[in-house]
Amino acid sequence: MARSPARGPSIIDVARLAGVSVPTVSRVINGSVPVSAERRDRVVTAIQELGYRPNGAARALVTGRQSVIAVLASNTTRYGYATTIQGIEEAARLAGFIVMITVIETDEPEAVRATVDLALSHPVAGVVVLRFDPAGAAALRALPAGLPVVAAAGGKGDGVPHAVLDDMAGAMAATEYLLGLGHRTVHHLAVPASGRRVGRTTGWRRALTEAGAEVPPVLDTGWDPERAHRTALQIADRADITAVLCGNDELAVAFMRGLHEAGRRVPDEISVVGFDDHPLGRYLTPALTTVRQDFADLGRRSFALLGGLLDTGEAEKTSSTAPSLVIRESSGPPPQAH
Amino acid sequence: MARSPARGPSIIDVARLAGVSVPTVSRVINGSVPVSAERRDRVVTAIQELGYRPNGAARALVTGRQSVIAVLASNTTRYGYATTIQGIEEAARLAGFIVMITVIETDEPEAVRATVDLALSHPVAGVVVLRFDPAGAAALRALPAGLPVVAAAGGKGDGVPHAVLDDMAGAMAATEYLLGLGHRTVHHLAVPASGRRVGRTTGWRRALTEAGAEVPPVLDTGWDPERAHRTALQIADRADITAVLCGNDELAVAFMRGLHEAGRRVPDEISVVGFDDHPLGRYLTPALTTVRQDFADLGRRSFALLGGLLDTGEAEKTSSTAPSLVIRESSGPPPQAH
DNA sequence: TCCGGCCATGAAAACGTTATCATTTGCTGG
DNA sequence: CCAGCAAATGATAACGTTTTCATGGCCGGA
Repeated sequence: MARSPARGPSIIDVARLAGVSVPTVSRVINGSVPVSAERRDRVVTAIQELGYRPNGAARALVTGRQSVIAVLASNTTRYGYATTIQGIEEAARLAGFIVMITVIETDEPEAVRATVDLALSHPVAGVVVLRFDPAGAAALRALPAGLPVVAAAGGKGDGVPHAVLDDMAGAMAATEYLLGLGHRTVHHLAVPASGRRVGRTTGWRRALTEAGAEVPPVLDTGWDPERAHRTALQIADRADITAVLCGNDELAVAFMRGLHEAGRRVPDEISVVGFDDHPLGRYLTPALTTVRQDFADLGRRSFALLGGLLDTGEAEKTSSTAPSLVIRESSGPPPQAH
Repeated sequence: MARSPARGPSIIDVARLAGVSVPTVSRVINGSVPVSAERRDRVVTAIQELGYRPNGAARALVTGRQSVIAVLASNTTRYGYATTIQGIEEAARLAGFIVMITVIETDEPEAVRATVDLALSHPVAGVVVLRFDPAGAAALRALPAGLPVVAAAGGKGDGVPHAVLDDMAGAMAATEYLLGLGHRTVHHLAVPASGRRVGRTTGWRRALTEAGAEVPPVLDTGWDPERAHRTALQIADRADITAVLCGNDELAVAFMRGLHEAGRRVPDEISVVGFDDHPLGRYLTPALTTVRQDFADLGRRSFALLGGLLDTGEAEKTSSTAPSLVIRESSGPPPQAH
């Protein structure tokens, strides 16, 4: 983990070439204090001639200011994750910060700690952790106290400021919508729990309970679309399953494919609703009914929370936007609706 | 872009608390030189008690070693991009490096330069540029000389080591496959050019030429699936179009949807082939025939190139893996095949 | 018993920058 | 014409590490 010490030109070289003192070069670079036009020109010329670039380490050392923030996530390719990260990066860049990404591959405490240590071996102003899953929760626990930390999609139990996505409300809306269509109950294909509860699963359960509908066991839990596909094949012959709420759109797509292979038609025989509003969902056939979540906004809000923490030492505890149901073609009334 | 100067404990505090000299603390931390067990214990205790964490800036300053690499990309959410980045991150992390992500939102030179400058205002060991598109090419041009740089998916013209994906070969294979099925020619929905040529488009054209088939004009060029969708609606009534090679899978999905809305059946009336092997492609109906590309491997190879550059000062100029055609359901013989 | 050499340790220098403070210069106002 | 002040500049001191380099103690061999 090293770079050979082929150091580039330093501010001293620039000062010498321009025939000025070192602090003057610094002042030209930072524009903090006025410098006579003549000297400034000489300095600028020298900088360009030497291809000089200030050493960020030295600068950070003396100012004590950090301008990189670490993002901890268990995955960077899944739609929700990638979009949240893009939102964080965008907000951070606009504020003059740089984003460092570290993937937490597992929730095994020792491995998590090692990875977190690697990430924190670099000077960071603060940390944003994507708390969508157990690995995110583990990362949160492994972070040392005293570091500014916020969670994207966290909960009150984490003890850090968190920006949330009210996926419980989204799941309730989707479930209520399906019940309203005439389905006796709604089944659920879950996404792994990030703590003791998953908002989506909780919302689904609550909507069923409030409507007095039966709460069937969760069909399966996992991130892998292939499992959703297999699950669909397994439950295809169960006529009592007429509506399924999937933990995310990727799972919904694979689930629908399994149903298709088993000869079950969507939405005529069974309704499928996804979660997240994956950009491809609207182009599927049937187009996917889903719960839209604004992950990019979640990312931006997470960073805003961290920014507040850095500036004022405190941050509003939470901030939230409501997901919205997007009704497309994969959902409809149950087959034997009278 | 600041962090309030609430500095934490320094190595001096640790040394004082442990009753040893500063270098001894350093030696305990780095394990470079043996330290007596008794002192080591005292130091370790003091570190834990104070919650001491070495200042990376000071460390980087004195050693001159950098362990962060910058990744420049125009997007972090598109499948190919996100997966490549994940590959880079994985390889970097295993080698003890951290990756910093900066999004280059445009290919407008001035904006690119400003963003690159922001990224390089932090000490980096090297840079990996995702050169999938014009913005990537612009970033490559904006980078100062003398910095270790490699391109993922670059070309010889960039003047830097590059790991490639032989998408030209992939496009040729796909085109030849469609011609072999009996299609008189193959149409093409392109992805934006990253330089003067796009491998995919070039391969498509070459395969047609070599087979003596007519080379029709490119249907459209862009990243936006919605445009692909509209294009499909526009060309739906053209019976001469029986096979379309799309620049990526996202475009292929939207294109197929447009065909579906226009009443054209895939693959019976028209064949559609994508590019990249998006994980959802196999679950679509019809399942998408596509050209598989290993982006994660591309990312890992890119980092390996950079690692070589950092270690030895030189890197092999290129490295490549061949894409493979994955035949699924969205392609077949043309309708009026005799 | 004495001496050469090794081992653990500490003192001090160095890394490249910004911040603080003192100095010089030039100008204004009485 | 001089006191006084502001503006521009430079000298010097941090910042928190690691890396020499020097020192002192201890051990083994003669």
